[in-house]
Amino acid sequence: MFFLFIEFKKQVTEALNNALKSLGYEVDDLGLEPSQHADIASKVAFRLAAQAKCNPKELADKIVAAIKLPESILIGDIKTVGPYININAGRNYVDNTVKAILEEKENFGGNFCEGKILLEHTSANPNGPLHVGHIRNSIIGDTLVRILKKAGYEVETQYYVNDMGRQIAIVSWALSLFEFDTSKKPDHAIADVYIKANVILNEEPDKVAEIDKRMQLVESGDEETIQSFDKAVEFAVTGIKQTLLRMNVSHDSFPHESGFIRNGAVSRIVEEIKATGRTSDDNGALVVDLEDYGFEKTLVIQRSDGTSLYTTRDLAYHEWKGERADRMIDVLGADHKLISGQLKATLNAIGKKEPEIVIFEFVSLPEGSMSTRRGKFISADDLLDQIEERAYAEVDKRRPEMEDDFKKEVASMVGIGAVRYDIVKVSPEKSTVFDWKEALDFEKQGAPFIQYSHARACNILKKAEEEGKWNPAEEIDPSLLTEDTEVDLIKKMAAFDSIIDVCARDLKPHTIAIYARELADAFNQFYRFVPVVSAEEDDIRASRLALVNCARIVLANALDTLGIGAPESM
RNA sequence: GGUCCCGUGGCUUAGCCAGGAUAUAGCAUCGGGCUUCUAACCCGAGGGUCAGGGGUUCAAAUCCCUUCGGGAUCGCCA
Repeated sequence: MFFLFIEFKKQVTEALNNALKSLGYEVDDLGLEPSQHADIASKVAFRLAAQAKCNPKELADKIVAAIKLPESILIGDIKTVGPYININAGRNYVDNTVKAILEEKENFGGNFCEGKILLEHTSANPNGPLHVGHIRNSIIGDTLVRILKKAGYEVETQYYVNDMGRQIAIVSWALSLFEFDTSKKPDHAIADVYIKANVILNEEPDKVAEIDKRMQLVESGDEETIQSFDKAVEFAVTGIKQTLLRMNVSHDSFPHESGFIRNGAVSRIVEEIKATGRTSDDNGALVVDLEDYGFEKTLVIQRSDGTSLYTTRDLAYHEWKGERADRMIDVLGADHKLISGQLKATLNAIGKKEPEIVIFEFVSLPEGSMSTRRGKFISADDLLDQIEERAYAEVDKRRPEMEDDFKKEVASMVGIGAVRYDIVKVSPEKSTVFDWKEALDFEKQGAPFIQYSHARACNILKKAEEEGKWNPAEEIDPSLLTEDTEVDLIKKMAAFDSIIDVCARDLKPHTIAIYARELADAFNQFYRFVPVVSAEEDDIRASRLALVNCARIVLANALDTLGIGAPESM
């Protein structure tokens, strides 16, 4: 196993630390970071200037003079520019990268972590189809899953199905009032009746008692009510799963909230919380005092009518998850900030493992926030239909001679890739406003750009193979790859491991999106300036073909990590 | 009113947690490039008081305080 950039950085750290030690200095932070001026740069001279009682520039020179490089190392040259110490990777690094990619193929750049992670994402209420806000959760979550798996973790994904909340009670009630349109996709048909029911509840508030009654019945185990809830949930979840699958998102399991009531886990955890002495009675409701965790207000864990709340069931769910994995990660919308903090505090108070929470900010519409209840939303299906239609027209325009199946397949990859990329490339803490024009515009450097680069690499290899110029099994000499664009491309590919590492550590999936674009950019530069198939000398052509193959592998890896299809032709 | 997140060229956006070298890309605009491995591409140009103000520091887009603007949230919804 090779970890190119990570290993390079390790060697730089060692060399610098040894030099500093020999000069009698000690520092805990070398200020190392990738830089536009070098493969890695150190700002350590700034940090030590005061201690060393000399100016940073002189100190940098002194440090570099004291560096002793062992042989067969990845470091090429070390130079100072003013107070900066710039370190470039050497030929070994470049050559080893090419060899490592050819050897490891789709496993390149991963498997340096271990342990089991249980990651929960999407978990939208089954009262309608996923909308363009929900899929931000799905795409961030699924990309994180792919990153963590790539990093080496065993990851189990769950969609937590709310099958007993107030919304579901309303859906089950709605199904008894209105006809269910079986000609529609089931999640959309559920939304139809749910919206109608909400109109009635708004106009006739006394009907709310019927909803309350259903909730009490379902919690007390009334078979008929349970079945009506299950039916409603089943319809919605079936449709939601189809949408997720269409976006290359899948879950390992769909645990239901009701399971934690029925197996007694909710009552057990309520007793555990009571045992901490933090609970009290507040007008008949059971509340928990979390003031010492920084929460001014108490947390309600049981209604005055004795029924449980989302929070209570969620506590039981997390207790169960905690027993099955080393780490838990929840991807949640910004509306869950407060409640997830309270959840963590409560789990901590009863000595249970806490989840790591990834929060993303809301997607709204130009006219305001989305609401399934009010029918104000743009469904993911609608977005995907429209973007695939656009993508089809685009493929048809560019490749009119191809079969319809080809056009459909490419349109699907390009359309879904564009949606996933546009969503994942923005950091989760930015709130966004959905814009049709922008969402359907893939004439920009997004997923299609990266996919196109991959298809280009495939095409070069195909052409060379057809002309009998390429033999993948042939030994090649990476040291012949000396053009600037070749070295840049190789160094960019070498960074893949550290990008996965950083993404997995920070749980920030947008970093890999940006990396993939830069990688495609580096490949396009190489493509533009360096001939491959038409290279004159056999050994150079062979090395370049191997490089194209490397680029194909790493581009496909990066796209796969983003959950985006990698077409061989488009 | 309290708390949290965001505010970077006309638009979208990276960098902010771990402060340092001319602030990153894309879209749009303008100019150039297909008889050459797919031009869903490449090259070049213009465009920025990093929301405003104060502070810390040798050094602030980055840290602290404050104002403004946008979003979220403030118990028996989820």
